[in-house]
Amino acid sequence: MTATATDVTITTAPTKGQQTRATIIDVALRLFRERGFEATTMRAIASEAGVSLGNAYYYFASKEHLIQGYYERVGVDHAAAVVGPLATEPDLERRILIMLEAWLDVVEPYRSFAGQFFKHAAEPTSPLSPFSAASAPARAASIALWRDVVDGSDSKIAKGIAGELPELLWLYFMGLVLFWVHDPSDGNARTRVLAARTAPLVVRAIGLARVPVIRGTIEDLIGLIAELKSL
Amino acid sequence: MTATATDVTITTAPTKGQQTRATIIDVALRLFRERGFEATTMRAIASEAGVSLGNAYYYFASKEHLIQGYYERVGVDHAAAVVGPLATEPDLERRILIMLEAWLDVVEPYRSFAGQFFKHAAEPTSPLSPFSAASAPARAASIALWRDVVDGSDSKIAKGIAGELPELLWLYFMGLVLFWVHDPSDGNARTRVLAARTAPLVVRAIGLARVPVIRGTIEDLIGLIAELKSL
DNA sequence: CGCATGAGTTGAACGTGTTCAAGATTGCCC
DNA sequence: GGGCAATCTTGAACACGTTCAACTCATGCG
Repeated sequence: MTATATDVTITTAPTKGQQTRATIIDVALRLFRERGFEATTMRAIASEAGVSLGNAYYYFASKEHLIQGYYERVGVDHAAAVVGPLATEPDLERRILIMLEAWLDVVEPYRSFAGQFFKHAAEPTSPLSPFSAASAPARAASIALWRDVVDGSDSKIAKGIAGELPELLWLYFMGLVLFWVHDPSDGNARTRVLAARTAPLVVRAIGLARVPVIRGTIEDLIGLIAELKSL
Repeated sequence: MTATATDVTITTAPTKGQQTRATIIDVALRLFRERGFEATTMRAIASEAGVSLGNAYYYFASKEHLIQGYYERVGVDHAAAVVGPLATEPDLERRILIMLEAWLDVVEPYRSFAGQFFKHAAEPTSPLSPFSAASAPARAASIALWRDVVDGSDSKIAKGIAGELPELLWLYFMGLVLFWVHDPSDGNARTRVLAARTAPLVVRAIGLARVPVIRGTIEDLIGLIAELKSL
């Protein structure tokens, strides 16, 4: 099998190892969705992937590390789902809602097992924590998305908070994720209500940042966050 | 096979079983502190407590359930540490700080392993979650403490939020706990800074609840929380 | 071709949390 | 005291995540 002129291979041809790795992660994500995270054993993954148990550990240091594949997939899908709608929407509140609802849509198929592995992400020392060094690239990508939400809107942002706003919105987003994980309602109804109702409040709070009294409080908050980071 | 794990009989003399249960939990909490949660095996706990492995499972359905003993102890110690100082302090901001700092003091010896078992508390389906039904008594006790903080202060609270304020303060407290778990600084320095700096902001926000514009936003938030609860 | 190097692969073995059928002990009523 | 049921206790066994020494295979070099 030689490469023809029409082949478009951006990267080098996948080695045997890379194929094995891809097979393992595909099987793992499928089984996680079908049976849940805890109920899926490493032996089952290896068996369905047609490799030995030890071989799975050659590619993934632990069962948790298989979740990184899920992160990457969700991050890519979320960015892709959001780029079109954001391009034509100038209203800040609706831009925020686009971000949140697109994420909920992307994440829906995995909802049943997300709660099961969330415990691993919640552990401070885990590389799966959204605040960990290992998550820095994914976190930066998400914050960049939020920066785009702010920059592409027609709202006037008070100078004092413009720099930190994307990161604050990402924190707000993390809060929504935290709520989502605990939300047992059908189709994430409660989380969607929370998003729909808090988005205008967030926009109103951003506007209030120009009122002197409140502006002082908000700048205190931002200063506090900066101080905590440096400690 | 009757589950006696949640029995709390203070009045009657301790039976043999209750003594065994107390021994197991004492040993467990000591080993958790000395070695950490993950590094402490059920076999080690049983061995040090002088019982068989199966016997430990007769009293505690799982390793996680041993953490309930930690919850109870922290809750009792916190309430005890706070009753004296609160009795003579009318200022709301200082009353809040008394609550937060007393908790950090109580919790300090267990800090090294708190991060290790936090993952279990973060799991939505876990009885160790602060929002779970199993945690309802401890949660109610903590909220009652916060109600006392409000009622015993000389601040005037806007009628619209007076009823919900203790619960909102408890949520604020949970946020601080979340931060604390991720705080690697010596002596929880960062968390203490967060407490000292946010307490006045909280008090100021409570005061702002009387200003019409803001009052509307805050009442929207409270209404949202009520709506989410009913969904 | 011979062979050395490293990537890929294997399955047995370890320690863990948890379960369970069986045995031992206790408390109580006659 | 004698029986009996509830309570308490035991240790072997199970399935799991993880480790590891040994093995196979592909690739490049002389």
